[in-house]
Amino acid sequence: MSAAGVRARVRAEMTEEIKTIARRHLASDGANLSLRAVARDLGMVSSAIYRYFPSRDELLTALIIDAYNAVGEAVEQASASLPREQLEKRWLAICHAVRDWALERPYEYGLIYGTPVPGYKAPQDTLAPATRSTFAILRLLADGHELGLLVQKPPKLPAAVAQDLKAVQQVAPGLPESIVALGAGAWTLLFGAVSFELNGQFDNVIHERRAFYDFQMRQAIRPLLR
Amino acid sequence: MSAAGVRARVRAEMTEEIKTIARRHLASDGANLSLRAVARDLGMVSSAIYRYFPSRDELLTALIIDAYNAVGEAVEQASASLPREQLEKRWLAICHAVRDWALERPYEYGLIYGTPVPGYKAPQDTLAPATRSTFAILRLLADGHELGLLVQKPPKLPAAVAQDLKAVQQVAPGLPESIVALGAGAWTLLFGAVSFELNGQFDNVIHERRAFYDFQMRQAIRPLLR
DNA sequence: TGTACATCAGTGAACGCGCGTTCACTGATGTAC
DNA sequence: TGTACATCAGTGAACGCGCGTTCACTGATGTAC
Repeated sequence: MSAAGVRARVRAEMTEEIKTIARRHLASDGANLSLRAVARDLGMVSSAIYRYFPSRDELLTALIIDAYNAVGEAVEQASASLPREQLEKRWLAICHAVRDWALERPYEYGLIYGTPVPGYKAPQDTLAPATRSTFAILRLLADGHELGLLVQKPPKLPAAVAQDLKAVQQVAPGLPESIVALGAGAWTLLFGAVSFELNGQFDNVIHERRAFYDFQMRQAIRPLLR
Repeated sequence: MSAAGVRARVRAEMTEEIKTIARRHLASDGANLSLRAVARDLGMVSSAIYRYFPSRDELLTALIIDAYNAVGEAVEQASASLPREQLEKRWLAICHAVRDWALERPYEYGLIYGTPVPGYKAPQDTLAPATRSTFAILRLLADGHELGLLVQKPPKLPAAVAQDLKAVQQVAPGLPESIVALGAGAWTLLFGAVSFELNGQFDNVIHERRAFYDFQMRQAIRPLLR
């Protein structure tokens, strides 16, 4: 490897290390991520971070993108780990992939699915990674539709709702709007349940959280299946 | 009114005013509420706030309690505004009460249903107000059960889930655990959908948000009704 | 009704802290000839 | 292969800022006699 190549690799490693430490700090400070604290943990002076990220917001953006990609990949793998026609199992695998990922890194989850960071405006680069997990669910539905596994008489949609959901067909061609609408409900329930659990809404009430979640997710997909 | 009474009233008004300004600040700063900024807006010196709240955390606690009570009251009123036996309408009234309230004060909603404030530990006093809206929904289900309006064959629950939900019967005596479980799903979907909307998850996709929400909430209650 | 005293809201200065970002710099590493 | 120069990671000091909280104080308002 050329000398320049080494330099580039060291630089990439350092960038990763900064992000790793920053992720660790999210846990205690929430989104009030402090550059100086990160630098301290790295044994560097705070201004050194600026060799790698032009500002605190850019570091946050990098963490957000990584988080979306990580959860997106977990979902994609879960969905692909089972035979295409086993819709319910694939759905449950996706659900648990999200939950497991979120429980391991609750603050990274909060960064992307929690209350928006005050004053932080997500730049364009976050948009594509943000859609990965959602697209994986849409693909699941598209598979189900193609294989004739979905509900035959989905509820009629109000015109306004149908109109909005038509745009989704660009992503999943041929998928009826009413299926997309039901899917959106399941999708909302998935993330709503994970957020509730992380935010402590189940404290002192639900103890068997995995079983509870599993049950809710089974119910969530039911209206979609034949 | 006695002189002391006047002093007490003035004090109460001042306390309210501090909270009002603080609420306004939540909108721009999120949970990083700054006492000094609040004092500035009040035209006071920052230390004066300490006449009314012993610390920043206590002020936050007061705001949280108020928020829980406000949304709880909105839900209770919505539920009581319709004949007892009109379950679906009452449910939808509750759903829209929460959403309307949240849209008007997104940051107060975030304070109670969003990512927990880092470093802030909710004291005991918040627990009771936090349950109000949930109890209102449980009461709705209890009404439905009593009037025989609910689904006759609810799904069987895994034992672990049933065990946890038994505790809920102390609040709603006689309500089967399986109904509570389904209700929890509807409840999760309700807040999940509101949170998604507020957090910008529907941006650029769903435009007719009220109609979309209304549709989702109709679907959410369906598995519970006869 | 008048006076002495107690209560209490609000002031202003200070403490000690942490923050993001800039900037001139040092010194090691890589590049061109 | 050796030398002059360019690149670039990291330093250390500084700027200007905001924060929560404490404390001794002033002065107005209320209470007791």
